[in-house]
Amino acid sequence: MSKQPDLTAFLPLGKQLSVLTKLYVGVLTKNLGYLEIERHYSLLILIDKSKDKCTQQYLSDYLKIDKASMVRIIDDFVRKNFLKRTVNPNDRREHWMELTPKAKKLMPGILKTVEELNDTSLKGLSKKQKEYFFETLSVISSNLIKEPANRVIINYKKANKQ
Amino acid sequence: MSKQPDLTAFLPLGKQLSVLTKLYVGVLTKNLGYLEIERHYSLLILIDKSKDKCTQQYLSDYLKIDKASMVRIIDDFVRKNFLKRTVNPNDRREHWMELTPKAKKLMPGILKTVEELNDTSLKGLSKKQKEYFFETLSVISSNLIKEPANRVIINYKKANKQ
DNA sequence: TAATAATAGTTAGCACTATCAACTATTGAT
DNA sequence: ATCAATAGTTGATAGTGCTAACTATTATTA
Repeated sequence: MSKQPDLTAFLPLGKQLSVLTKLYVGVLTKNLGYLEIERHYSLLILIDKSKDKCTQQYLSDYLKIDKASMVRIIDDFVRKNFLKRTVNPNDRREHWMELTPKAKKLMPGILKTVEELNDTSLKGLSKKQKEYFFETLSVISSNLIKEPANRVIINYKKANKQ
Repeated sequence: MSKQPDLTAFLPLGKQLSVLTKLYVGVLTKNLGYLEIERHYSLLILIDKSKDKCTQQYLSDYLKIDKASMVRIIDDFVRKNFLKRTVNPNDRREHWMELTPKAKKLMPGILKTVEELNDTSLKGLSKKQKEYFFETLSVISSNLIKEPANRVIINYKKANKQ
């Protein structure tokens, strides 16, 4: 098959983004392969970096994960001793999430790996270009949020073999 | 929950990209909701825009979809009368994909919708910023390809309800 | 030429996921 | 006091992409 002309202009932007995501996730899970968990690192990071206590609802909204899935993810993290649930005494419907000492000890490594991989991803770009890039992501997001849409199921998972 | 500081710097870039992808796919499937197919539009576009005949292997490589999945996707498209398989007479292992007249008739609409949504996504950005953006995507891709990685399963699906 | 390897495509089976819908518990509103 | 809203939980399920083993065909090489 001979070389193709650039089809970027014709293909859905979402396709490009999904291929990139796949690439990134592949590298990240490799770099954090020593952990017992192989996904949802952003959940830990969000909890770690939040000023206030995080409820499950808040985490669901922020990370765009539906609340039923969130329950199961957190169950898993609690079972593996990364998270602890506490009932908010002022509103007993809410559960606060907290990192366990075990997770806290691992966070610097996780944050470092993520930061480094973000840097690696953007290597070779000028400061201006990096700024533009994040700005652009945010613009795309606000552009798309205005449009009518279907809900979408999305699922990234480390493959078992190879 | 009070407003959070910007966590962009700490979260994995892949998380941002996946949220954006989800948004985009949601809008695209909505806009193309009149079709019998609700995914893999890029497959049709790639076949349509290719100079040469596309084999399944080529399509798998280009779109980063494994060949077993590709068989099923194409089976579905053939059943719905969007694609036709032909055996390459010079190498009977290869199957060529071709759009059916029905699909050909639909392509202008699909291409237009994709182009418009790409434009909508980037609305408000300067020409320079758009250029930078695609350049950046490509840089990220080549940066990440060099890194050791796990294989990743990815899965986008239009949700049934709402 | 015969044997072996490599390539394209196919199929069965399966593990796994995120979702949906229905549910409990708690709090807010009227 | 009643009804509605919110946070979280659970069981069941549809549907996905993968793995591994397979056929058919072509290329290699001895």
